[in-house]
Amino acid sequence: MKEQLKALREYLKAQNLKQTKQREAILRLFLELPDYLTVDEIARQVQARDKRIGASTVYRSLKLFVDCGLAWEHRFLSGKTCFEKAWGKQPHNYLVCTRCLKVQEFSDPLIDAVRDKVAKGLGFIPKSNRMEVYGICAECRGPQDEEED
Amino acid sequence: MKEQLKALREYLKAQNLKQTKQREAILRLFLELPDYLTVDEIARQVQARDKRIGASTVYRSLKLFVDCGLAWEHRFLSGKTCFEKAWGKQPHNYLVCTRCLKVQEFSDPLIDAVRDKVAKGLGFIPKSNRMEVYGICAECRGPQDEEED
DNA sequence: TTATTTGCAAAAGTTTTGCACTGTA
DNA sequence: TACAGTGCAAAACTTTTGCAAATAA
Repeated sequence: MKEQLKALREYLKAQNLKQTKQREAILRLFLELPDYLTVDEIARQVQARDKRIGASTVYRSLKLFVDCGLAWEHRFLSGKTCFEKAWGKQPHNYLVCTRCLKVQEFSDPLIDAVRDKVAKGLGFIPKSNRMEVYGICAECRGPQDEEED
Repeated sequence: MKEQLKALREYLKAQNLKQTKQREAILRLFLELPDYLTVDEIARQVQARDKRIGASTVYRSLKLFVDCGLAWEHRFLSGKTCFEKAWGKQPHNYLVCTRCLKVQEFSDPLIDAVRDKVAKGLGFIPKSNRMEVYGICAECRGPQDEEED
């Protein structure tokens, strides 16, 4: 069994919540889908497999996945909430292409160093951090002008 | 005259848009208000000064200010869109307290270095970037446990 | 059995838009 | 005068919620 499914079951048990086939079906599909889909896109996919699962259950389940650390919630350019699989990942750093809206992740150890330095200086206790860089991705930019700025 | 007002007028002229007293009144008030207010908070303040200005004009004007570089739009924890004065500022780095929801800005030259390094490595042309650090601010944390983590 | 979950539809909340009127250039 | 902007209310959207029925423990 997938460890994410196991994690969900453990979380449900610990919180005295119930293990249901909807929650598990939504999780299983969520793990297969690309990241950064919006709730309605995810709901559409869920309902393509099982018409009887309501959209509100998808909303409720995704929020549950966030609570148990299986998903992260984002709001990039579109204004709609979208989700990312979170299992076993720490960095939340994104390059967002303002032309095609594609999101690309990156990580760099310096980021955490900056966070800790700044937080310490201001007496702030950091719990999580994210960085977003907006610009034009390599694909949209095209191969011909790779050296321009 | 404030240079921001001048910038607005230039932008309007360049775009063949019209200079109206509503736009200028909203801008003038926006510049006096604290950052990170939501549209409805800004609209309430505007209407406290002039009941005849409609909320949709406030929405439309704030969007206009974003277009001409006088404001930035954010969506932090609340799900509501809020605005920050942008004139003459470059860094967009925030410490967001998850307890009191206060936002504190910071800047650090290393951030831009990270951005440039990562972007270069991926053929991405960065236009802007932002970093958000979530955690507990010094005030919420209280003076007694300043050394704990 | 009993409390949680679900699905539906209605409600809530934010933001956008249609339209007649107003005001700027 | 011509056309962009405004104010209002309605519409559009996303997300949440109330409730009766279904289901897990």
